[in-house]
Amino acid sequence: MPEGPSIVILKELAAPFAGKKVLEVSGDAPIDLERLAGQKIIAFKTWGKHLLICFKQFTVRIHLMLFGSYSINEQTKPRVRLGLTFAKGELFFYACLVKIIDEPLSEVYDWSADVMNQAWDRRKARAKLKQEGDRMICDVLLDQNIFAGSGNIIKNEVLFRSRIQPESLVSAIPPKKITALLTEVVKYSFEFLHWKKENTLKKHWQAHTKKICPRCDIPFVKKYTGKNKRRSFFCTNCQELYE
DNA sequence: GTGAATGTTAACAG
DNA sequence: CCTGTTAACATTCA
Repeated sequence: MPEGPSIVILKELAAPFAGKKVLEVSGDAPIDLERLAGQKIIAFKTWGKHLLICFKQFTVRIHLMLFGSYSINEQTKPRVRLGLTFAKGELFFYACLVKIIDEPLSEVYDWSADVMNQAWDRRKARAKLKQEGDRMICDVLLDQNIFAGSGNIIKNEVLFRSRIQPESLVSAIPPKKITALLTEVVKYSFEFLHWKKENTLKKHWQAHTKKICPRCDIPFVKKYTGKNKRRSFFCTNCQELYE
């Protein structure tokens, strides 16, 4: 469950533990677990697909990757990567990457690159796109330095909604289309958040995993596109190829 | 049972 | 040294 909006949901579910002290730590994460014991959680934050558990002197970064999961108050998987026990309640993470960040977060993260963050800066994103003109838009939409939080679902939905063929060269896309794309990335990310909470995310997919274009009824193309060769679903009729 | 998938990084080859 | 490919991780679902 790991695109940006899903991590925002995780942050919201974990929020009741903010301000609480970690009484016990468990799990097989390759970090010094004892550092967390007895420490109070200051806040939960997210940057893109990262969940950040903030303590006074350091931060624990959780990345769910493809298969990671979590549970609250009950252990649902046999192998715990990181488990935090509080006076009331527990927080479990499974099959994820865990890392301790000792630097201040402001040195590590550019909040303006996070599509879900209030500090998201579309002008900066546009400037970065200018630097990446020779790349395909399908690759750039997965670049966490430009669109932190965007993943393959968001990529496919945003490209369909802004009617751009995934293999389009960034430099060849007209500025107005770029504007539409930047708007749609944020818009769809928050719709993703809303629909995910409602459990209707899949129902609202217009392109991702789809076989037929809902706009013109012809078959979608399924193709592994770009340098990263992630699957793209697109309509050759509705989505223009710029090159 | 098989293979692919909402992801990323480290190791390796050339 | 730089670039591109492959493996690894580990879970769920079609």
